[in-house]
Amino acid sequence: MSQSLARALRILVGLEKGPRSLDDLAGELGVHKTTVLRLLRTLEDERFVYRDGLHRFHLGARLFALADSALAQREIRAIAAPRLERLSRSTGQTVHLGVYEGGEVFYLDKHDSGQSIQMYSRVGLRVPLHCTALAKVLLADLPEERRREVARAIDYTRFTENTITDPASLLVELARVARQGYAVDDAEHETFITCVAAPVRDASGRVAAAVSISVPHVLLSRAEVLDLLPDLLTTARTISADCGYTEIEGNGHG
Amino acid sequence: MSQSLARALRILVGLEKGPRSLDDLAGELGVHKTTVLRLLRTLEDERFVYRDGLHRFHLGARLFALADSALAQREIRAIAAPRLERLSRSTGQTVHLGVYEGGEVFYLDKHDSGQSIQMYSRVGLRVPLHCTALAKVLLADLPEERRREVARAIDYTRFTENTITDPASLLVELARVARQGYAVDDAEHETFITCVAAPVRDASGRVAAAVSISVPHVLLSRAEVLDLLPDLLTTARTISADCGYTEIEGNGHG
DNA sequence: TCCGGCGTTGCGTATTCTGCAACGTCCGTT
DNA sequence: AACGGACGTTGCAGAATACGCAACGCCGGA
Repeated sequence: MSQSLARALRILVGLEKGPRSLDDLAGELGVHKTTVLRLLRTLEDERFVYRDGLHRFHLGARLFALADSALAQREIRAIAAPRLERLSRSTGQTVHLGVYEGGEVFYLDKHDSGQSIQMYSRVGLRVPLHCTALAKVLLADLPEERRREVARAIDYTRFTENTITDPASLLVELARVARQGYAVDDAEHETFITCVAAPVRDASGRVAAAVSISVPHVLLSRAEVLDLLPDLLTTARTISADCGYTEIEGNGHG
Repeated sequence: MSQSLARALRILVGLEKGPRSLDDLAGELGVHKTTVLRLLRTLEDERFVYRDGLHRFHLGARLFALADSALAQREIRAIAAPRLERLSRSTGQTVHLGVYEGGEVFYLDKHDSGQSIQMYSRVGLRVPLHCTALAKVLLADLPEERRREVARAIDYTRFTENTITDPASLLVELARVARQGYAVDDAEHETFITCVAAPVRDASGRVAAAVSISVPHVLLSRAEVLDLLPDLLTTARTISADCGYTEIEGNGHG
């Protein structure tokens, strides 16, 4: 809606991949150098970007401060962090914290396994809604109407043989997830990874976040990953309790 | 230079302190609601902000991704991280990594002490140039001319009795820091905190970053903090070596 | 010394942004 | 149940603002 702002934001997003020259950026955006320069200078004034020794633009220091504030404002991250760390250590696997927001699910935190194999994932990264355990758990708690809306709007890209590729199947799966209280991603996104996820509920009883464990097949079989479920569920329940959730009252959302 | 962009950036900076309503933001910026709304919508499209349940605007998920990239692009942070963690553990104190950039010094990393006392500092936060050990180390390595420029431009706010409040004194202090290879902040910023800092050099021999230890008086006396210097200097030298710095060639910058 | 690449500047045009005023909606109140 | 207020939202017309052009200047390589 605001052209110049939209362009500036695209500049920032572009710089995510690495530093750029003025001409590079102008080329990528398809706008005149002059325009890009003016935007960059404004961004520079507020330290959203900086230019190095000579004429390469980088993401600037203000982003650190903003992201830090943003994370600090997500209380649930702080509440969950020690529990997630512990879960990651005890299982030796990668643990994610995810939240749903405005039709999207993204990682709010990540705790690496000690393993040499690293997950390709980053805090802030969006995750597909139709083929991840994290998203299933989060979508499963939406009010029915919204759940349908979201399911209808998804881009059902097929990533693997197991990927769910239509709204009807997804809704069935979500119902099951809601019923059983956890979700599985059985190589639905990456052929070589299994995930399990469980909901974190807040005082209102709604699902406020989800915790997942992601395991490459080379480390554990599907069955072995399912063996991690008790640990996962315990962790998720503990965090829920920390958030003020009480099991007794917390039902009736099915 | 670009009005709408500048306003949008100020919105983001404003949201740093916490979520706001549309009217709040319009009031703070002194602009019409309509204008703010249009900017917010553009920001929302790119997920730089999001609105919660009803009508409060928060910093959005994209910032996480950007900050994460920005940090990842600062190689020195990754290189230094394990050493800093170790230093923090072995001393039991708070350790910071700082860099100089475009006339400013800010924290690139922070490793908390296990202590119950927490430092008020955050990654991305700017630090005063005239009364911190970190800044002294970084400024001390600037080319003489630029050092003078920077010293002239500083706002010499007096924070404590010990604060240096004029360019001449600062330049003398910087010369000493350059000579001795470390800097001390003897309650110059906060009356109850002592800091020591040491330079990290890269392959070019220039100071690329600085490492500091900050200690509240209730934990250690000034003399005891100085006892931490060997540890600090060793850590800084190790990181320098990791950055490709070799002591033999690395001189002639005094 | 010349050439090419790249960042930078001044300027006229018109596109884009702005603020006003009015509307709709959601809440809490009477 | 009707009213009032707070707040977000929309359409619009004027004008400030952002845009792209063209030319300049700087630096590095040939």
